[in-house]
Amino acid sequence: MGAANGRRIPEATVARLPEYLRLLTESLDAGIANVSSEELADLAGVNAAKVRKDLSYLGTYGTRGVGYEVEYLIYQVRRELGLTHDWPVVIVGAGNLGQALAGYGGFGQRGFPVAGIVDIDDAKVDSVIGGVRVRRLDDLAAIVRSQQVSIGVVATPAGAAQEAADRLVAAGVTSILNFAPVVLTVPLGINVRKVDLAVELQILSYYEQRRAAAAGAGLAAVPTSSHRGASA
Amino acid sequence: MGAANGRRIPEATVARLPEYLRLLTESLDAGIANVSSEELADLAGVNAAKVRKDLSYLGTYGTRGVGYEVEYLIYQVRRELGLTHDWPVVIVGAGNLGQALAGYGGFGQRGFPVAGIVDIDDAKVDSVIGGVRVRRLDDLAAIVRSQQVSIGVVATPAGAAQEAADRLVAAGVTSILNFAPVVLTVPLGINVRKVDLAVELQILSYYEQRRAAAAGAGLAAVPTSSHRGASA
DNA sequence: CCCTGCTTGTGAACGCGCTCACGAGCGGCG
DNA sequence: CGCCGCTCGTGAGCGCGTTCACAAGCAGGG
Repeated sequence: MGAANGRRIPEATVARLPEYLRLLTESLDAGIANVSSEELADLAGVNAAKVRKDLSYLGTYGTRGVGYEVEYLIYQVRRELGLTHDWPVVIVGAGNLGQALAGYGGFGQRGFPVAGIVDIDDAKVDSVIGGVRVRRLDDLAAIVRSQQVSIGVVATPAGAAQEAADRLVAAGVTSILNFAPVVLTVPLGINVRKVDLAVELQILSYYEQRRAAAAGAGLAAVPTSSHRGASA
Repeated sequence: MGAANGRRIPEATVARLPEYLRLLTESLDAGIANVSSEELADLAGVNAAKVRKDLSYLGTYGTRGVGYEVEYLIYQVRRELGLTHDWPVVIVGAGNLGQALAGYGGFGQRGFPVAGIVDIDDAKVDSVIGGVRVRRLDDLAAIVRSQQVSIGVVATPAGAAQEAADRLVAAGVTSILNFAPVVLTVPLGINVRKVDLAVELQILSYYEQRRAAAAGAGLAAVPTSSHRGASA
């Protein structure tokens, strides 16, 4: 057998699995029953060997000479990612971003229903966003307990983010997705991921700046890495 | 002299520079004139040697025995990231996310004013979000040209993302920030960054799942990596 | 039943980024 | 003016992730 189940999977691979899962689901919907690592690699815009190595961490689910059975592979990826059941999430902060997240149906469809959204501002409480009623910040613990929430989303302004995280942790949440531009301090064992939209723009800005500088110096622009994705 | 200016900077470093910049700006606002690499590292939740190596790519701006002058370092980081001038961005898609991005003031404050937002749905056209009027998709090229936009944001549903990207490229945009769960195909030389909110949740789900599995097997939970950030 | 063609799974090599450790050099004090 | 302490800048070593290349092995046809 190859890499047995239960092994630790490299973080880089974990980050790619959701993408594979999405592509596999699309393929299944399109009536495709089998995919080769090369086909999947083309769809994802990566190397075929990387796809095979990534999938080999899950177990030996391919058939030599044929490829992978889409439906079975979907099941295995979902199982490995822990997506065999839903993970309700609670959102702290009903501002622009919090509202957009709550209203964005994609979360629920992908297995992350919004169990609740809370805000410190009483003026926002009781308004309904995407079918979910905004509740008081003090209700956070009750929501987490009653719906067994383990993932919290921080969508507050920067100044309120640390307290939001503290409250989430106190309520029993063990994973946090942080959208505030702040480095959160959390106890060991709590998993935090940060998404900073402005940072992404600043990274793009760097390469734009670089391109402009190169052009100004009369040099050929360095071709930036660009995905070679599916053309469908 | 150390690493000269104009050198290529590793991508991992580029991704951290915006975070340093944010922390430095906060420090300056707090009246701090000098920081050591260790102080900055603590704030950012990383290793001090990493901070020094990262900053050394910009040039030799520290003073041995003293540290870095905050104001001067801010200037240098901003210059390297191309943030000495604003980068207007255009948003395609005025749905939940597009509205939130347009309404979120943080973009403008950080040097990325919203030059325009367009949508294919005429019902949304002419509504005003965050001080910006929604315009027709066909106006995209005019917006890009008149305001010299080089960065586009794709905030459409998955099905419309590729066409949105094609139109952005055709209009002259050279960098794209993609929020749609799709791998975009773009010509060489166009820089694409992708942010998929559901993917972030799925990554958290993996570690939650793993924790649950370990606990179920009677094993001690593996402590997940957690930032040791500033407590302010 | 054997042979051919195709695709997986994986050892090996490579390259990048992170960490360590220390020499270089500045500022301040006596 | 010389010494001391502190912090930067960076070469060296290490570990992880990516890529390459190929043996293993399945399916299908003759």
